[in-house]
Amino acid sequence: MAAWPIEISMESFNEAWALEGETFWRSVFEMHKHKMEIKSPKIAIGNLEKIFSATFTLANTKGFQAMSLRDLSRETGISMGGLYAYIGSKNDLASVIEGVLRNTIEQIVGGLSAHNLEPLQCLRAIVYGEIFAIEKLSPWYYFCFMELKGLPREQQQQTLELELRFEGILMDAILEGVASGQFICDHPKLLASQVTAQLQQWHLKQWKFKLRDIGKQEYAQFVFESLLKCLEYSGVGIEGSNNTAAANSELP
Amino acid sequence: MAAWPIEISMESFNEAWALEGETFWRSVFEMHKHKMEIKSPKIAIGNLEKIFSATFTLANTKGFQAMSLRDLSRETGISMGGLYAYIGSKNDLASVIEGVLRNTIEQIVGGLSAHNLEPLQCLRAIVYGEIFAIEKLSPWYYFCFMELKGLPREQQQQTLELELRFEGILMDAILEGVASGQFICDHPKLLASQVTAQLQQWHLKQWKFKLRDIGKQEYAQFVFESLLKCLEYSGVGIEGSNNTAAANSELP
DNA sequence: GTCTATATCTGGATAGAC
DNA sequence: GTCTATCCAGATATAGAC
Repeated sequence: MAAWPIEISMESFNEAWALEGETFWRSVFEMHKHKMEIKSPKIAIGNLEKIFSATFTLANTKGFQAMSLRDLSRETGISMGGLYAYIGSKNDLASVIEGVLRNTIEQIVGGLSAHNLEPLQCLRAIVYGEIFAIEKLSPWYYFCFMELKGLPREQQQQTLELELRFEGILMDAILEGVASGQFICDHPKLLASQVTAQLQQWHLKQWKFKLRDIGKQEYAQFVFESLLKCLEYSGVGIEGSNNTAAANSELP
Repeated sequence: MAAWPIEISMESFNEAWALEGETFWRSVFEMHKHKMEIKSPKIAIGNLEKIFSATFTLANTKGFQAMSLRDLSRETGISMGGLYAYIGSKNDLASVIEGVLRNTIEQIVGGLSAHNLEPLQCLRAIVYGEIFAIEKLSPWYYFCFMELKGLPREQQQQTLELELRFEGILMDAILEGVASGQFICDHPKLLASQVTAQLQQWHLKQWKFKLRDIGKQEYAQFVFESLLKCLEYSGVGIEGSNNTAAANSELP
């Protein structure tokens, strides 16, 4: 995984961060190989993907606690005993999943601050970037949201802190825009949490968006434009020429 | 439970719907007394409250599946055997909770349509009313949101349908306002789902709002004003004299 | 590395005394 | 109506063969 691309669009994001395929699963393997008995990457990576994917299928439909390791064994085609070569325990499996996701998010979010983008571009990058990341890692996000209660206190805490940090970045961009006169906003904290809520919907309410045939592109655009309306952004500001349409122009 | 008050404010809402105290728990008892062995209301109501409340405490911190009936027995002070005089089975308990909540919401939501309010007043009623209801029934909402996966398919379906119906009401009010020229809105469906998301946050993210010391009044107002901004509502429309400030004036 | 077989335990549910 | 004692299915986890 590298860093945020300079030109931010879903395509360039796709190239910059490997959130699927061989590359991604290899990095997952690297992240917690110290916890498993299997040392050969060649064998481990394939089985890891099987185990994680099956866990998502099962846990995201019936719940992690309700899912038994027998279910998981059946779904993956790996025997009960075999599973324990990859995971320390059932609870450990959930912990690892949370760890990998948080680690990944932290890299992405951390990379954002480095860029020192203009407020408007920064907000756009966050919204589109997060929708993109959630889209790719949807089962991971959903799993962690729903199973957070079952994880160790420390991980619960860290998840909350990450969410606060994320909103902090949003808030800073908003405040900077307010300071420079581009935006008007009475409740930056609440507006930031509104955006977080909308982004989280993208994995929490997949059923709804599928039912209504709403794509990620359309949704991200809505969230961003809705945010601009709440910021009473009219397209005039320090950059003068920018307006909503222009801000989206380079996206498909 | 009666109906929506004519003058809609949190206080009048409070009087119109009994969502707490003796009256509320009596109605809960009425709703599923046919499923329990205990016939005397006098004894049953108190124990029901104990059982439900304890379930929320336990399930909302460790998860319903992770909570054992032995935990519940300890927390309520009722023996294992005793519990089974009140609930048919562990799963039944979750089902009953969902049933009671949905029933209650349906009464409240159903009462809304009856009023034939002006779009602006209708939206305001929905936002403030829902925040109020969620505030009072917070553990119920949270429980049903998090444990939905574990419930019978039929109940899952009905929950989704209720959410769609709720958003339908929001959408209709928005569209009516657009038709009459008060509002401008390109994506009524998405805007309605934005409002739903914000309302659900009120129980999903209690930790955040407590941490930031944000009260329900302040939050409801933010959601409503944010909605108006997205509707590009300027206070001029069929009623002429209305503006945002006026629309909120009668609330504390 | 992977499997089968098994030890051990937890938790839902019930029977029957009081 | 409520409790104690008990049954038993099903779950996690491990030992040891291949």
